Amino acid sequence: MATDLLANLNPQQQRAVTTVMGPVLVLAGPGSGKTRVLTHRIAYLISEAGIDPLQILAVTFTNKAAREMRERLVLLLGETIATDLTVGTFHAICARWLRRDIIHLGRERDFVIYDSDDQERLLKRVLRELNLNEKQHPPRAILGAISQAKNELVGPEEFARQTRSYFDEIVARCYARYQSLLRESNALDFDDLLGETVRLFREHPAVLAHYQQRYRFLLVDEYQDTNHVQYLLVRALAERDRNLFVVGDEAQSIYAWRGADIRNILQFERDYPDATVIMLEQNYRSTQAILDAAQALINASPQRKYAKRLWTTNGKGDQVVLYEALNDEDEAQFVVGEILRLIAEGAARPGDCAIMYRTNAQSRLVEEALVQAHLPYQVVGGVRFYERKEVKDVLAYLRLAANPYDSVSLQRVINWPGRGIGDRTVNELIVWARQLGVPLYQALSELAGETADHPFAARPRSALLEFYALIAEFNRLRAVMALGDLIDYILARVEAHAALKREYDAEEADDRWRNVQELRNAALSYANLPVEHQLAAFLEDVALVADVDSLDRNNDVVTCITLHQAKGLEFPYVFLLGIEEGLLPHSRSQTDRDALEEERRLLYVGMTRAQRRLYLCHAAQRALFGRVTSSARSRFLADIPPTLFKLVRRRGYRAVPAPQTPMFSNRAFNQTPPAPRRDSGRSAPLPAPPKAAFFPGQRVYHATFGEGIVVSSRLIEGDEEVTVRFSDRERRLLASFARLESLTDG
DNA sequence: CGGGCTGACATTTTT
DNA sequence: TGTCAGCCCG
Repeated sequence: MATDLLANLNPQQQRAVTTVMGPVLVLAGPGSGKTRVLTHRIAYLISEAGIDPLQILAVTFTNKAAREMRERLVLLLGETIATDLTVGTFHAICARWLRRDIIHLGRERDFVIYDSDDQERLLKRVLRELNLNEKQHPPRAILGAISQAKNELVGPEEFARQTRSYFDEIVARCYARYQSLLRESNALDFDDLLGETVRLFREHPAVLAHYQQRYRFLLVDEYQDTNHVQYLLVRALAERDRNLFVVGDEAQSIYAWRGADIRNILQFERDYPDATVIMLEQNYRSTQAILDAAQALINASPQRKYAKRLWTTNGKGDQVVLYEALNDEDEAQFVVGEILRLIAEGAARPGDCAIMYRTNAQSRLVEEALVQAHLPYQVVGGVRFYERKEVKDVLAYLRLAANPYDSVSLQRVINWPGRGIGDRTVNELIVWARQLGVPLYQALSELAGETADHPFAARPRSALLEFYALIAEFNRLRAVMALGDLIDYILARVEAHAALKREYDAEEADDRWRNVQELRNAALSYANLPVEHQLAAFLEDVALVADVDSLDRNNDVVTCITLHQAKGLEFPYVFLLGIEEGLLPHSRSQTDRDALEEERRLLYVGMTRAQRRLYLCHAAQRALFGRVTSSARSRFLADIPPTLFKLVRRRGYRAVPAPQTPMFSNRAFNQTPPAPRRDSGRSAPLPAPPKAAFFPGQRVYHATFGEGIVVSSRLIEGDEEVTVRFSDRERRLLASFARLESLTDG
């Protein structure tokens, strides 16, 4: 057996597989057989080291990775043993544990899980409640800040204590209300799944001890993409036995913008001084020509701790092609023409080719060219199945059946299909529920009682009561009806099909109804569970392990995909598009050194997807938001020696010079705010002002921004938001926070 | 209350 | 260029 498991593994891989005890850090270059190492190690632990599969926990970053790992393990170990292993994403594993133990945190185990769309809806409600404008306070930015706080395990109270800006102050208020609404809704967002688990472990050592005892061998894939909470989680679990095996590659870290903390991998040796560190440098995927170019790119990065020297026995191979296109259309034409040629020569099939780009918007021209050429293709990404509006609407009814306190779902379908409950009535309901201090569903229940003390006119009231009866009915039926029957019943009861036909033209209504039917079909696989568990199991899978739209590699079609999504994949022929300033690096990343380096790694990830031949393309002109703009080739191309390229260009190509002032400079993001200028001595800061202390035209002083003139002022949530024109620009400030001083007499 | 129109606005994405 | 939110009118 041992020979089987270790056969065809190189010495480093063997060492990674057979180092059973203690912390192990594997730095795995692209194409170095990382997944192989993970699966063979698990097999080795069980069949050679005699470890009980129940004691092994393997964490992956995506469901797809988890599924693939499990499939390979079934092949290696057989179905029976593989079933005993715990393989999953951080989120799925935490959700499972919380279902069991969240009661210790004083919460219910039948919580729902809010996805980002749910989060956004909830936050918009918060903004409205706090009388904040969505335009001025973008929900996604606020959610980003909340998510960041949660990743650092900073709760609403602590956050409020640490605010340093107007924006922070706004976030603090939103965060507090957002969190209490989550709780009221018996809901957890994705970040809470991780954060609450860490909290559970911290506050209940006995619970932690239980999981430490249960899982004595931990494996974590894509360790460079873990965030701080995930780091804490892993550290807590591994604390007792220290059998922690992590695999990652700093050079492929491309999710820092989402909270991934590259320090987790860089500091592994500090956290575990006795760690075995193994580098996997032999590449089994690409030609040496491709590796040389990729290496040159990544070696030019100033931020490298574990510099790897990738090598391969695959041979030199074709030179990397650098195509300089006249414009984006020419670029798409070239790529498609090249694919056609490769196919005609018998060198490739459509499925061997992948077209990769930085932004989804770039896929359009490529798709048009592929259609014209009659080449079959698939675009990875776009709106996923369970995120489609019609699917989420039906799901909202199911979630309400499981948990009527889910206020996001309630608000979502309170007027879908239309039943005469307009925005006005919904807002009244929200305000009233808040006055009562109860969830929306309970407010409806109060309304159904004898209370005369409510703000609703007769017609909206009866519409609300009807809706309440509907949800109460679904809630009763949940426990006695099989899932499929329940869905059918709900669809019929709310006349969903008719609603879709009313709202969309025939073709689109058909499409959407088909999606609803597909959801209905998905319920079939839960039919073998006990009736009372079917709904909960279904909702859990939908929230966490839904992956219906995933890439299908069995189709022989060209794959169009973003660079981010391409991680972990490989194709014989890879075309990278738009290697230009503004696109790669993206314009949003050009002001920040770390973001810029992440863009470099993104390109590195793309390049290392190629097995046989790599094409890098950039265009001199590109349509951007409907406007033709010229673009300069990416600065990253200058880091690859020109001798490694085979240059191809269309006649008439003229290079666009790089921008005169580099868009990135060390100084650009290091500006200090203007020093306060004062002409007279100033009095002690004023305490938080009473209502409307500021008025337009008033001269004020701020400690950081100096003197300014009040443009406008309005009251929000017991505070005053003052817009002040300072010397550089207008700023919105909160009176209680900003400590504005009045310089106007009187 | 609901349907249709106009104007601002633009990464990357998993769970 | 395309989407989404807000506004106006029936």
